[in-house]
Amino acid sequence: MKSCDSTYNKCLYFSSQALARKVEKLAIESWKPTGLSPSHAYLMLLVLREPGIQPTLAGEQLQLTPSTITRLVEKLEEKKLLIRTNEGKLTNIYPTPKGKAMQELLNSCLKNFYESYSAILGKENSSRMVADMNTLTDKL
Amino acid sequence: MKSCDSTYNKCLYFSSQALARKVEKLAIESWKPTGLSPSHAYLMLLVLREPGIQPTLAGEQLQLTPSTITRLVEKLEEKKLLIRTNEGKLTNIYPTPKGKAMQELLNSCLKNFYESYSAILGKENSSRMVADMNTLTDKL
DNA sequence: TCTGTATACTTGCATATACAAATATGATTA
DNA sequence: TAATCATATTTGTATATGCAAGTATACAGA
Repeated sequence: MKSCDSTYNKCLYFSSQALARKVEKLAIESWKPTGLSPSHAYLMLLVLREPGIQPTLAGEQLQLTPSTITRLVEKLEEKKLLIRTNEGKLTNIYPTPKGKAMQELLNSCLKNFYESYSAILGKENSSRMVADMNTLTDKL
Repeated sequence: MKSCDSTYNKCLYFSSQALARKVEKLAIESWKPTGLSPSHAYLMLLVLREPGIQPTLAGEQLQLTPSTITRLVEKLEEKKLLIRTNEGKLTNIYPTPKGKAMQELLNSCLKNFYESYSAILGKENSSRMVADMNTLTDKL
């Protein structure tokens, strides 16, 4: 069903939830080759770009709470893609060799994801929408 | 942190997830007077407007899967706000008297929610964004 | 130095949601 | 009519996520 058939789509709640779910589905497809969910994949990309990054900082980058980061890292540690080190109250997250070896695959999935939605929406359209959504998010 | 500080906010995945989470928070606040989560509240509103609606149809309206509707209805039945009747393979969902008595409160929360975000974003701005997001969702 | 406060992270718990499988019913066709 | 297929719903299970509380560490002031 097109959302324009719904009575509730006039509402920001529905529009944003529905869009997020659709986008998530597309993202899940795009990252399937890595065996990781989108969140896990983005965290991997972040840690590869900033090895040693701390959970709180990673949470800010990814706009997730520290506790969610902990859970994501736990799973990626189980998969031997990341390791945590502790110094005092600080934790650093590093990629393992296995994690590093994944970098290219992750990048190509990111590229595919970007291309699959910008093919549907148009590159201009989609980047404008992304910018607008960020503005909205910041204001709220 | 403003999302414009993040490297990943260029990506539709983050933008849409982050926006949805922010909007959800606002919605949770708005519906607090009812003691219901936003999804439950919207389902109540739908059933009040279309008494006897079937789960699948409700799912289409609310853009949720049938199984999610089942779970939502279960909780609303526990609270004695809805009841289900079964005829053959079909299920109909009706508001109870207690549910009907809630209608005004629900509507006023809906109004408050709408006003709280359109106060922040501007009425034009927000309705344009909602329309754009719906278009995006339909295309994906 | 000790004490109180602030920070960083983790854990326990709760929630919303989906998918896939199970169940029950209905419809169609051989 | 019996068998097959389709539809509507529910249930089992898994996931992502957050909040609040707990824990461990650091820091600052008396």
